[in-house]
Amino acid sequence: MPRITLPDGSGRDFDHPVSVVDVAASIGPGLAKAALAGKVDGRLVDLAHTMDEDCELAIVTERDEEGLDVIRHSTAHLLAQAVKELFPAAQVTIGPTIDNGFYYDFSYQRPFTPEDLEAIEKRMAELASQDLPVARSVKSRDDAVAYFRGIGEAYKAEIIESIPANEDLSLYTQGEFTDLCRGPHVPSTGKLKAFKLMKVAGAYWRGDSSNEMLQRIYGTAWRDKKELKRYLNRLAEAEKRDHRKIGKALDLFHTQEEAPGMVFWHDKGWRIYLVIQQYVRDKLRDNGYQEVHTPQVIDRVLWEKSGHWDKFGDMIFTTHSENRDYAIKPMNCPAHIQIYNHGLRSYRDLPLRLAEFGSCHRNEPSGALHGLMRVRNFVQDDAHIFCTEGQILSEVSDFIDLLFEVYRDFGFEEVLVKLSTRPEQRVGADELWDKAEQSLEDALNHKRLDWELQPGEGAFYGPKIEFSLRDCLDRVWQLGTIQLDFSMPGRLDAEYVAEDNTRKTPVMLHRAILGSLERFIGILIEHYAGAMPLWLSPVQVMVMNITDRQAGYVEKVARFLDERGFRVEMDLRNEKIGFKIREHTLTRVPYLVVVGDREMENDSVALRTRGGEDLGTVSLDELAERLGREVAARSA
RNA sequence: GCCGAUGUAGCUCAGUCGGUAGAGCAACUGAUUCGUAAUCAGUAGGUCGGCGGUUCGAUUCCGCCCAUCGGCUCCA
Repeated sequence: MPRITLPDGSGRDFDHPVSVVDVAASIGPGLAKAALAGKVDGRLVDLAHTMDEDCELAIVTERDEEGLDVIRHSTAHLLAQAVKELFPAAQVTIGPTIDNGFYYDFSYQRPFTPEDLEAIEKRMAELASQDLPVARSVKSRDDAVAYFRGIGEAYKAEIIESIPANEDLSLYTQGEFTDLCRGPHVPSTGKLKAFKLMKVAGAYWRGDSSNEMLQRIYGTAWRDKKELKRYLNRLAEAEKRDHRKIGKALDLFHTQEEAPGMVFWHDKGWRIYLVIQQYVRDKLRDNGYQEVHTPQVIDRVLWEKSGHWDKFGDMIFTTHSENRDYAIKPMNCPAHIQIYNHGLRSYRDLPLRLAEFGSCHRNEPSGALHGLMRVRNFVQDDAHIFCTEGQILSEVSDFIDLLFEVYRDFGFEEVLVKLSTRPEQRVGADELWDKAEQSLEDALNHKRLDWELQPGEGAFYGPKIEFSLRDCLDRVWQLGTIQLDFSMPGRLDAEYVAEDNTRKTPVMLHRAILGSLERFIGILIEHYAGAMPLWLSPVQVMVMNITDRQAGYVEKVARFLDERGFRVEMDLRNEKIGFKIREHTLTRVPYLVVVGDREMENDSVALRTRGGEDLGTVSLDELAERLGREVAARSA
């Protein structure tokens, strides 16, 4: 007879098999009502699950993260049920939970329209209010295949067929609708109280672009209406931070039809760009890198040798002249090897670190382009380190230190680290891959970092560590990377004279901290909602007069700041001071300096921040000192 | 590249069930010289994304193309 141990360590004995909901009821009627699922010995189960042996049980309610996940999963089923009722010809496929919600993929003769979504959502609400019980049943695999074939669900049948024949499968039924699912699910549809369908999109069956395209409906689901509203507000807030919107409003850059995926940087955006570039340039020099610069257009033969032509040929822009084919360079590494090869290298020269703000072009698929985040022309803070195998650990470790230092300077503390290992399509012997992957893993562990493994996600020439940040839209952007490459130096004939006077092939580390500067600036814009920290602001100070009388003094103040290296502008327009303050507040100028007769008389300024804070009257020296301190601290 | 949506003045957007378009802000001109988030008045501004078709007539309907947006695939 089962003894059920609860999370607080207390035990309850039963003289008969009990269900999860029975146990919940034995604890209290409130808990029985709130219960969504159970967790038996760590495994999520339905409320109706019966236990006939001793076990540990936790009652899962909506307060638990798992409870929310169950709600979302069940809402996906509710969506499928509504779709099948309204569009009986639609076939169901899969409907997993995702961050903040769920989606469900359908096969249907035509795309769903926004009007369809409204109707579906309305039907979902009706089904939820009917509080239909959700019942679990079990079938053998073959019976399940036959069942789904019988009701015309070819995709479901195909999914089940890929499951081993000896396994039993669980089915969930609510009303007329039955779906294959591992579960668990909420006991009845009435538990689903706060959801909204967000958008329709195409998605390939089984994620393969050679397969049929399905109709994917995205939805969000929460514990209650209040949470849902909070989420929708967050989305609206995030939309305001969109770097494309802010880039336009603050006159930072633009894009246009004639150059898809390429950026026209305006004065103010380019100032940010240059500040960042100079910052990185100084960092690299301090850390033993040489800065180099290599051609944009290089004979395709070099790319064939490096292996890029084979793998990425269709994404490389080309041009030709006098019967020769050239590639517009899609990356810098083969060019850096040419510099490495120019002269005989000794082991004493290693590690050799070559850095370049190399402008690269890649013909990304049109559908992938996205503002500054995904472009066809970008500049990386790229560098290649040529070293011996023995130097890998220290080089990778030093790089990780540098990377974290840089991210902190830009105001990012949370960094996600991933190790990506050998992909299917690759160059180089497996022994090299073994060694390369081990080296990177050793370095990560040496730095005591939490990291995640991404099998098969490495570059074609070597494994890589990726460093990512999470932005305000909850998207994860990969920025930094360090990639170990035992192959390309050999392919492009790089070598050095070792201590024993033999010729050896160096190891190459590809590395970038910010990745694409374009994308990084896009991330910064969203992270700061356009209000860049002082050290990055294109205009740091705006000096404005109250009336024409102070025009000369404004020029004096501006010159004073300009001579001290601050980016300062003047607003001498014949406008009211409130109007000027409004405009420059909206364009996120960090410091607004107002001068009237009072300030002019005693060589001071009235200081105000873009946040609306009045810092009172300060002298010019105090102002310069304050700005200087803030720039040096790189504070946000 | 694939699926869907969108493309109107510098910007944000309205509009035309087929009869060559309108607002606010910005710009320009004039007045106003003002103390911390919008002073007032006037003027000017558009091959309605591109090309083709239907039509007496197309920004509007149809087709193709381009770009953008949301996803999918991809991302050295």
